[in-house]
Amino acid sequence: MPHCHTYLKKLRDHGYRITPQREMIVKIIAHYGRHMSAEEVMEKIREKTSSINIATVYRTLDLLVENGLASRFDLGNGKTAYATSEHGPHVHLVCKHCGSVTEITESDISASLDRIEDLYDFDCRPYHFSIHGLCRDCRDSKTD
Amino acid sequence: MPHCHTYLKKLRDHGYRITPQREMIVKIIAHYGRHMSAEEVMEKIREKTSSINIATVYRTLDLLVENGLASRFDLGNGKTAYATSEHGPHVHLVCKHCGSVTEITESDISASLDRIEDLYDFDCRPYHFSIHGLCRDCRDSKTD
DNA sequence: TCCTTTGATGCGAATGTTTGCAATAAGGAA
DNA sequence: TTCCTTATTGCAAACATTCGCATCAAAGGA
Repeated sequence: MPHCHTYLKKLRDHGYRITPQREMIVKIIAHYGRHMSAEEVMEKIREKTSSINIATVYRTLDLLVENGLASRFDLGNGKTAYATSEHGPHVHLVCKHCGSVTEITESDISASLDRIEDLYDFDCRPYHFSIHGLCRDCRDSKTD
Repeated sequence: MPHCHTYLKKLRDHGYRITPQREMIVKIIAHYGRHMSAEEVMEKIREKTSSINIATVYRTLDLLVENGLASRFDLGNGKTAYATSEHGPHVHLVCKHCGSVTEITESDISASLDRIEDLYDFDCRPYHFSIHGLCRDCRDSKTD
């Protein structure tokens, strides 16, 4: 399902240059399937070549996010994950206790987002954000 | 409206010790009215005394958040803000372009949160999260 | 009051991420 | 193809935040 060339074409169409580094980064996250940290992306690339720098990885991932081609979300504890946005915008439920991540489906939140867009004139699509809380298991095992 | 003593009492009731540092931090953010960064909290305290360390500020703010007495939210660009949760949980709309922050009211999102709690058995209250997007002004002035 | 326990602090180092800047190279023009 | 412009890269430093650990002090008991 990955569409590396579609992503690269979109970048080119937006006037960005296609560099070997950008190609590698796009290929890695498009094929990986799950969300990845910038560090993980760099390690995957380092398995093949050393001509990649962590700053470039961060800059490219940010570029993809800004152009709607990937989503970024906060895993808590100062860590950030990225994934291509093949399946459209989404919301992650991040458990504060065990760190588990559950993705919710669009329809569960879209009514509220429609409302926000109407009331506040704020454009929040494509959206990708995290709600931090407690999953069932951690809530049940808590004793305070 | 600040309730420093209420906050401090709650911490004590939870078994935490009340130190001069914690008292100062609670007093500052309770009186400040708006959200603040950890660095800002420390500067305010440093105006009076030097016996405060940034790690302590972070730890105390985290403690308040974990106990539902304050909320933390991501301003984008790797910065985090804190505020006492006098007015209950809330959601911030953060403009990716100009950085403006708008707080939305509970009712605009609560139906969706109810739904999430039912469907995913995930406890997301008291909630405090940010939705990043574009405010009207920045959307209008964008030319891409 | 003084003592004891153990949670909190300060420090410095580590981590994750961003930024400034000089060097490099992508893509268009000639 | 070669050249030129300027976006992109790599590097190192800066920044925001977290962590480990030795020291300190809050709170309760004697």
